[in-house]
Amino acid sequence: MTDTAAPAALPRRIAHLDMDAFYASVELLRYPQLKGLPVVIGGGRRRLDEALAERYADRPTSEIPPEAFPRLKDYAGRGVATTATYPARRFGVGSAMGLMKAAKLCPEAILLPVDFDEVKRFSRQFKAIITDIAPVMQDRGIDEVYIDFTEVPGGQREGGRVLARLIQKSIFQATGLTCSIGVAPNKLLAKMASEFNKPNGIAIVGPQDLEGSIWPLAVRKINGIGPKAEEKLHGLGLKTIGDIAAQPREALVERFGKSYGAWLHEAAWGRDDRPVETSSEPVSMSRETTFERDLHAVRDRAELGAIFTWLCEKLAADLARKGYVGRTVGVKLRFDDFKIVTRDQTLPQPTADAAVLRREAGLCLKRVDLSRKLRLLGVRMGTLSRPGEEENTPQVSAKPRKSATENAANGQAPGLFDEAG
DNA sequence: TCTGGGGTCCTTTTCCTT
DNA sequence: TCTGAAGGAAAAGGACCC
Repeated sequence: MTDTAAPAALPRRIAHLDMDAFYASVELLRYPQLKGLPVVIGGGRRRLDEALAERYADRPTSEIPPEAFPRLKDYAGRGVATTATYPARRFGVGSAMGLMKAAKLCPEAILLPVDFDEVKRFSRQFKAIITDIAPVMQDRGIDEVYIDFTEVPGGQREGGRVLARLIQKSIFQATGLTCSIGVAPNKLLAKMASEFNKPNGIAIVGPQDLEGSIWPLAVRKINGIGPKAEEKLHGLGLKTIGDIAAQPREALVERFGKSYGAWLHEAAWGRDDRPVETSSEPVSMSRETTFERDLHAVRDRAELGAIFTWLCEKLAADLARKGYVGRTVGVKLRFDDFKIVTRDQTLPQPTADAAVLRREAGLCLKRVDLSRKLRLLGVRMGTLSRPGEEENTPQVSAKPRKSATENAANGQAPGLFDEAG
């Protein structure tokens, strides 16, 4: 994709907006009395402890005394922290940290469950405010968007700062939430820029800032360099983005492959011409769950069967609610050693039916060696289309490559995982 | 101290057909 | 009938992101 032929030679102004500590901030709107205290968000989706809600049903949530809230030290389970407030971060608690570990670091921290519906409500609200002002917006998850400022009235003033300020102010007035915005010639740089002045900050980055502001940053700051690539880069002595930029493209291609190597080179030089995509169709939908304890396919058969059916029903309901059918059914398993295995199978006809899903996913499952205990089970549907509108992949003779029964060479009893009966 | 859930995209492997 | 190459699609795995 290249630039749409813009009539004028307006410089491209792309913004990246990131809500500040989104999940925690949403919770603090409801429980302002917790401001300044260490709070960790995570550990399941249920609403706040029923006991607590019941005990204080007679007063507004903002008047529940902080002492009454559940503490991290009392939590037993396998969750991770979605996010932590700054007071909690001072104890070393961070997002994606196991709650058991977090409890060791800060046992007295308040633990709040994620109220996902509430967070989604705020997500829709702030995005609606943005598109009212600047219609070319790309969803980047629950708390992030890209916005194309280029053609928006005022979008060029002060390099985009004026418009960024307007958006920040509008969101804050409507929701009480703050965000950080980076404006740059492309998405790659805008994303990095939005981190420069967190929280509630604005940063404008231009081509002239590459050497001074971007190259000194750690390689990991590039969106697309994760832990694996970072490790490999470090192994080559490349610590900063500037270190990568100093490498000849061919050297990177040789080490990282044609595609990723070339991309690394472009990214380090701040080059990125991806457009801001205002719409997208989902590719797959899935449901998965981690068990409270590891389960064995034979010894915990009934329990697993019930969970499996539940996942299929949830997924079928998700598909129906969003108006999709799919042709590729898949399962995902995580064993107690954390190894992940997936199996999938493409059907001749798309479906969103829970029973069909359950049956086909069951066949996928039979192709897996289930001697180890399981930690997680998931069900997925891919190759999505709208019912009635066939997806446009060529309809080759949709013959299964190998029937599941042929493949069920693990000596599994048929009906393994089936619910009792 | 063990490590969630929901996605996307890419690469490699496997299978099938010609 | 067997063998091998080539190419495409599906399956599997993995990295990455929020």
